[in-house]
Amino acid sequence: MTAPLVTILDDEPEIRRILADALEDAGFRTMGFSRATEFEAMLKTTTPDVCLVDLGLPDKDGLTLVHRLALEVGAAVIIISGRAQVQDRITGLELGADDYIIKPFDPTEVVARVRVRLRKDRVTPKDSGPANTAVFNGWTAYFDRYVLEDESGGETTFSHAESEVLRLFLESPKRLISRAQMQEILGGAAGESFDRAMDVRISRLRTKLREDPKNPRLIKTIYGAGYIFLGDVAWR
Amino acid sequence: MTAPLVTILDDEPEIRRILADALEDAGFRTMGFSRATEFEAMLKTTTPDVCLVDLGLPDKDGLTLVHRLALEVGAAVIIISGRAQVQDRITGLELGADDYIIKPFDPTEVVARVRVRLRKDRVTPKDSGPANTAVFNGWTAYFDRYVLEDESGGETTFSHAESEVLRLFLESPKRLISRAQMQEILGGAAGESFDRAMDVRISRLRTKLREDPKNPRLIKTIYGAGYIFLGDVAWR
DNA sequence: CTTAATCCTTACGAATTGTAACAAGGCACA
DNA sequence: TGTGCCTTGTTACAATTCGTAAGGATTAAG
Repeated sequence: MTAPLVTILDDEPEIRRILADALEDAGFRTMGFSRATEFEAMLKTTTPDVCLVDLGLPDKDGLTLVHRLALEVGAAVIIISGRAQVQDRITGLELGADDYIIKPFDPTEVVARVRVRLRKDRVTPKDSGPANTAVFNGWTAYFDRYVLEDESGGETTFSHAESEVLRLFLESPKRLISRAQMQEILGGAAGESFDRAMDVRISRLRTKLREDPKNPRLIKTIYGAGYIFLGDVAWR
Repeated sequence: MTAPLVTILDDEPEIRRILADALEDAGFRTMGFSRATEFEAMLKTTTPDVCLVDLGLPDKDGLTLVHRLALEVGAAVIIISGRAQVQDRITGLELGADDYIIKPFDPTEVVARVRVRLRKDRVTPKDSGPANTAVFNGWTAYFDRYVLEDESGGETTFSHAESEVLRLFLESPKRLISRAQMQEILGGAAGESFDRAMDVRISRLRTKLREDPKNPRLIKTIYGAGYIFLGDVAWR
């Protein structure tokens, strides 16, 4: 994999040099530009990973450029500016910048902030294996241990059959799941009085989640349609 | 969908207050903590979206906590610290923080930077679909939960059939809805004594809305034409 | 005022779903 | 191998949802 590309857009050559040196020492590829037009020409053929943008450009309004970058190009944008007013920073950030660094800056810090932007983009894909723990509404489900923990730390175990249903729910919360979908995913052809097993699984799961039968809050039945799992789920 | 949750971990109550005020004005939910241990207890049951962390804590090393947060919990971390040395900032960022703000800070800028973190993270999830909650004349209808709440917070559930009718009304209030339209949208060919089902649905809905049969205020019958739903609706 | 059309409401029943109880199978352990 | 515990499906019956039918109430027309 090639090194990430960082572009530097600033009209002062001295600043470009300082930044380029620091970034290249850190292992990045860099490209420098003194004018917005040159920079935009490059965008047609290349996609940078992080863009450092100075706002005080001679030929174009920097903020419009930032807006375009954030919206159309997928790149992370870091503004480096001499304008230190709070209001400048806020509008910069609101227009799509991911960070705002004030001149004079320390090159090492810029490098660190560039790294952060690259890191965040890479975190999203689930690199660290499949998530096995889900947290929702005070409960924690550890699928690798078949353990369900309530908010005060009390533990119960759940069976494999129960885990299948629970996982299905936790993987698509707040969406209707039809009976057919369940049968399909959880195995077993739909039909006969065979699908009553589904009901029983859900019933048992509800008891473990201490649902009020009259007023279930997490697993809701939609008569004639299926089930909905409400609850704010976060996988870990 | 609920507002994003921002946690504030700082031992100075004054700072917690300032941040909480600014963030809540901006529409976020907040939770404040003065000690790392309390904070970690919360993590077992809840998953915040953004965590503001002060490094100078009495009971625990802040940096280790930041590391844990970034790695294990998926939350974005913003360090707010009085230590302004470049080296401090760099290690903070390298350990997993997404931003580093130096005290004294401007609350508005903090809010802006929190927003940036949410923007970047929230691109992926496919959570909040179409608007699912409607407020009207003291009532709140949560369509994702099939719950109807009165002005004093009392809850009733409504069935799927009822939700179809209610949604139809709420989507075009103060306009005449003919029976034919209803049949069409709610399924079922018009004809026979089949359309009496419609009446019953509406009747049951009226009871749930505590309409006075002699003097209905929300669902009005236009003899020979259809129904009109009066009421000021706001969707969320 | 009378009459017919339209609408509301209650009661009942079919379809769907919930859950307790029982039974079959699996696994650990003596 | 036998015993006991746990898991899981099945069955039976209770509860819920929702359409239909029936009778009463309301409305519009003459």
